[in-house]
Amino acid sequence: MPTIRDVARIANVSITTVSATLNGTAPVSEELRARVWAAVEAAGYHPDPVARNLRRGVSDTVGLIVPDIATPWAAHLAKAMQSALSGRGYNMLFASNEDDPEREFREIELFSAHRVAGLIVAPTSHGPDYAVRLAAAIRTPAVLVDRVIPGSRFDAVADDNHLGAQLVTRHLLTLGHRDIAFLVGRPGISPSDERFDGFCQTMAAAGVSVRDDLVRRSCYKFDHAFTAVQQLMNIGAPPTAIACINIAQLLGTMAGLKNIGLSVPHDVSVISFDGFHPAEGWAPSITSLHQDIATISARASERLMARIAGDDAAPEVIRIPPRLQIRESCVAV
Amino acid sequence: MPTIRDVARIANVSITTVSATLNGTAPVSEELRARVWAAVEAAGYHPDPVARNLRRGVSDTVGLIVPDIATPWAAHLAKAMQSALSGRGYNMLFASNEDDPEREFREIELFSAHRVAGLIVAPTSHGPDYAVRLAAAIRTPAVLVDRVIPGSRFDAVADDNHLGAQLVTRHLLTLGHRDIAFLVGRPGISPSDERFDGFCQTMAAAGVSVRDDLVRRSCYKFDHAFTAVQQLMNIGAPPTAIACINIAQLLGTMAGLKNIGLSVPHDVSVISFDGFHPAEGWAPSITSLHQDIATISARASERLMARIAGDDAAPEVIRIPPRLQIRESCVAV
DNA sequence: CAGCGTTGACGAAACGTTTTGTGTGGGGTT
DNA sequence: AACCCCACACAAAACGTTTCGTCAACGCTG
Repeated sequence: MPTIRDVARIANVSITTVSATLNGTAPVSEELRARVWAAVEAAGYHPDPVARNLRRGVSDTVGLIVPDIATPWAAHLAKAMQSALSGRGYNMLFASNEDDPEREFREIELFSAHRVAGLIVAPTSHGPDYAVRLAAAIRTPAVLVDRVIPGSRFDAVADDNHLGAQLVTRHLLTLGHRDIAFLVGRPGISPSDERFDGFCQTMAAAGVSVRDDLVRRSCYKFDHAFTAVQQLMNIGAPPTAIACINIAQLLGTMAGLKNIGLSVPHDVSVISFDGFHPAEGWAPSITSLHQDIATISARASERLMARIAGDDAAPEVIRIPPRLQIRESCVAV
Repeated sequence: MPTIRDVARIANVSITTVSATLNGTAPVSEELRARVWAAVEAAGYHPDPVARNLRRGVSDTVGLIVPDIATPWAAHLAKAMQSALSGRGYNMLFASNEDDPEREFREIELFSAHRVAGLIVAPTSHGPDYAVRLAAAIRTPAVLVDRVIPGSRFDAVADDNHLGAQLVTRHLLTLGHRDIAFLVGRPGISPSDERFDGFCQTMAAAGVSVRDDLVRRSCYKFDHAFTAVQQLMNIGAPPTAIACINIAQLLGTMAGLKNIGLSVPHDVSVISFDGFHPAEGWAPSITSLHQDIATISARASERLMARIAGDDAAPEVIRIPPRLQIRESCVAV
């Protein structure tokens, strides 16, 4: 591998001049610039990123931390983020925190040691002092995605969950549903809270009361939903529709209903806030919100680049509107 | 951030001694070793990976290149690989080559410039001179996954597609199917070829002839399968079962059948070689092979670590047996 | 006791960049 | 004419490690 020294020797200039030419950090005369570029071509020189990173004190990589890279949501985010970042000359390291704050902090630490230029984090947000600990742990520019932490010093890009909840709830109301089961996630996780709040507000605005016996809280895994729906459908006045806020819930819900021989949408309607679910070829395809991951990635990487470039404006929460995709799983009562 | 210099000052030893203590590269007396460790604790010192990488000429990261990180297969692979590697102190960079060899070569180049310790590649394998180009492009230890390149100088870890094809074919034969449609992928892609070969052999061994009019080649995307199955079901003697070798095909197949009002498995059975598909809660759940991604990752990372450590044994092709998971989508004729 | 390998420690060089500080000449302003 | 400033180029320092070469002290062998 040729080094900058080789280029300097070929062009018969100093190392400094080569560096200045390549980075445009100092004026270089037209003649020398041409000589340098010719020498770069001749030598087939590419700057060594490792050496550059050491000297600059910051690397050309960005860290992405999500709860679980194997979920469709995270995989799509990773892909979109990757292409947004590689266009700007950045690489991407990633890690799954498995919804464990301690792991998350370790990963932030690890990435920081590697001098990442910035971080994209879908924060676990568990526990009371989480926000402060996170703010302390992150010493690089960072942007939060999906989950919003109130009062955080970081930019955040997330779904417009309030709008999403309106779309979902109105759709169900229009179809005549009044007895709607809602599977709420872990308390304190912003998408879950926001979606449930939006649901309640939209119901209230329509003059329909939310049946508290149809709300299941802290129900965010497959198994939770699997058992919850079977209980729900066995009470005196079962729901006519079930709303799921994430994909695990949705899968659990469908499996649970199937397990007691109920069919969707014939026996009960199902709607999902999470757009990633089995495709249209199956029965039934699921009416759900489509989350605009491409836009989320674009805005998040854009904010991160700005922060890396030194932008010190007040932190911003950017909301990306979801779209309701009406499929087969919801019918009129 | 404390540097090794600070530690040396605190312990009142030389930098060399600190480095030797930490890396165990040279004998250090018991007394100094203790002083050094105490100083490391006191300073809260962590070696700077960037500086280390520069000096060592190799970084502590491994690159993963897959066709598309957003597919469930790749996402699961990434996750499993990630945890296998982080346990050994390696980070992971990844990239999607979008099935474009030129992109793949660029990504290999990019990772090499970053001095990755090794590469895990699911090669695109397009074109006649691909194998030679790949061998020339990769200058670090590398392990291929999923796809095998004959005569390659790299280790490869892949499904035992021959066994998989046997399991699938025998299952269909046992159920009485004789007119089996087979959606073959791009020619030259080893999993596709191997699965189809295995199918033909198993059919031949059972004395059943493969109906050539039910074989669709170069059919590897959603749209291909979507139109192909609709044609297949409209010929004089339509198939009683359809075998799909990847997830895109499966989704296209299901959507195509639904589009012409056919139901699975009532009108036709469907079986998949790709274990990642919509979950059990939908109708119908799909009888498919389960690919043991955890084992693939474990073996691949193990081979890569060995190669990085200097193992220069002859390249090895490791086959991981899949399991047939019988669900609802295949019934007796 | 001379010779010699082994152990333990260290100063300095090296990795390949970027940046700092220094110097030189030329053009414009007092 | 003295002054200053700017454009341009360079040598050397720096980034934080690992490793090379040197050396002193020690114990062993013949």
